[in-house]
Amino acid sequence: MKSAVKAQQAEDSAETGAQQIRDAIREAIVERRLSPGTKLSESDVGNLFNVSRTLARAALQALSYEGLVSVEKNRGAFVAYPSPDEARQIFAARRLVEPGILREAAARITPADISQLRQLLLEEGRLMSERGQTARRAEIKASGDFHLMLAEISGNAIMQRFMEELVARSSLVIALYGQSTASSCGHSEHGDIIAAIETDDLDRACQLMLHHIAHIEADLDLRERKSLGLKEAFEL
Amino acid sequence: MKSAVKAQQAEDSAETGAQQIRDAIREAIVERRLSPGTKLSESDVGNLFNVSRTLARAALQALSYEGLVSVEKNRGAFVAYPSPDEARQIFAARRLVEPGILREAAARITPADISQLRQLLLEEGRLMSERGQTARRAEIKASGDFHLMLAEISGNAIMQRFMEELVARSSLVIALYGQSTASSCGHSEHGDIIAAIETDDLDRACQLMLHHIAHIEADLDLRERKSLGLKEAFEL
DNA sequence: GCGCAAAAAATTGTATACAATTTCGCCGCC
DNA sequence: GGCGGCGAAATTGTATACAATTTTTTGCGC
Repeated sequence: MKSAVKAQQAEDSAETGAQQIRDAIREAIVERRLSPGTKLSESDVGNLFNVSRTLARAALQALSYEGLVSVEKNRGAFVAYPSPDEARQIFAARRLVEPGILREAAARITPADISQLRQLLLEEGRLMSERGQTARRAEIKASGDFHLMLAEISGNAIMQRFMEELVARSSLVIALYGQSTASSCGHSEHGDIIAAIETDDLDRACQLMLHHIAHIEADLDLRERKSLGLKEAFEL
Repeated sequence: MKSAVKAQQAEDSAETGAQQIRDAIREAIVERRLSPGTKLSESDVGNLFNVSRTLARAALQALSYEGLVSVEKNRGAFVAYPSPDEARQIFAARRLVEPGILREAAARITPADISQLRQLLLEEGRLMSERGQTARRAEIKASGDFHLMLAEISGNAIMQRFMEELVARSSLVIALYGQSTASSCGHSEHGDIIAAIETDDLDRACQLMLHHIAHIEADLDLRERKSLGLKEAFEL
């Protein structure tokens, strides 16, 4: 597979301790092992990974640039807790960029790429039929990976990195506001998108992608929670 | 003006030393006071701002996340030196997102926003008629600001921040590969885009924006430099 | 003068120490 | 029982120290 960041991956073999800690925390967030709002103290992180606060701090700062962690001056770092408005913006951003990424990917896609996407779909389907929290988490990851793989195929490292951020932040939003217990990514919708790409019907593929994103968003309950709580309190 | 990051700006009044240093360095890069490839040692940066290496390091790390600085393990930090391929990707990313941002901005734009955009155009025009390096730099900044203001009007903080990164990185690319001495942003093109937005002809506005971005990119000389150098050497 | 090896200097990576700020726990009062 | 004040503990912000790595300088031989 062609990859715009293949060169960077060679570089990443020289990655620092802070980057490894960042990656581990990101994974824990995306896989819902760390909940939105969780306090991440530098000491705790440092102790957990057997490093000093220096590396913990660097890792948390890096995650704050990605929007996964919120660092508040003098108060510490927390797993980000996106507001409903922020959630809307994340999905608006996805609607804005994903069709374009899809078009770029479709222009460059190879049969091997298609195979890999299909393989990912199989894996997704397999995880859906499994029970347990671990399978749920892996399923969430696999479904996000579909979008990330398209971004990778597009060959634009900048868009790929942006997409990585959007997907990670989406998973936070879904963890917070999702109403269904599934991954919220319609498994069959991924298949339909691939099929449309294969038949070179890009308008249809983009339409399906937008529908897919809307579907994910529709599953979220983004009503203002505080207002709702008060309203319900007085109606009882 | 409505701004998606107005709340964050209140927060930024509590910004740390590292963030102020990051901002100062970013400005120096964007305004071409720091050239692509310049080494930025932690000690030098710390001495320059009268802080220890800790804050310098944090600032440089932040800038590396934005793509303006390249941090190489054990070797130090350098003002980024985008390759021709990277340059192409930056402009491809702009072509992908800017029409969408423009449409979102157009949907929300107020007469006050239009006034402000026009004011920016006036300023751009004024700077164009001035001589000197300082005016050149300010002109470059003002022309990038047009794009940033549209992103701000769009009301999506995530897209706004991404656009900030793209504009900053574009200015590095233009500094490196630009052939004309002007800002490369066609001043009259900004005006045409505003006019199209005002008449609600968004298809035309988007077309103009794409043309505008293409115009900027066309002014770049992205041929591989080394090959060209050797070729010329043997032809002499 | 050039190339190589070794030493010295500079710089980066990380831990630790100290200063500043926030949070927590306890106590007294209403 | 709740609130406020105060002191202690915890945590964050930043400088400094030490270890590791890279770069530069020096000395020597050809």
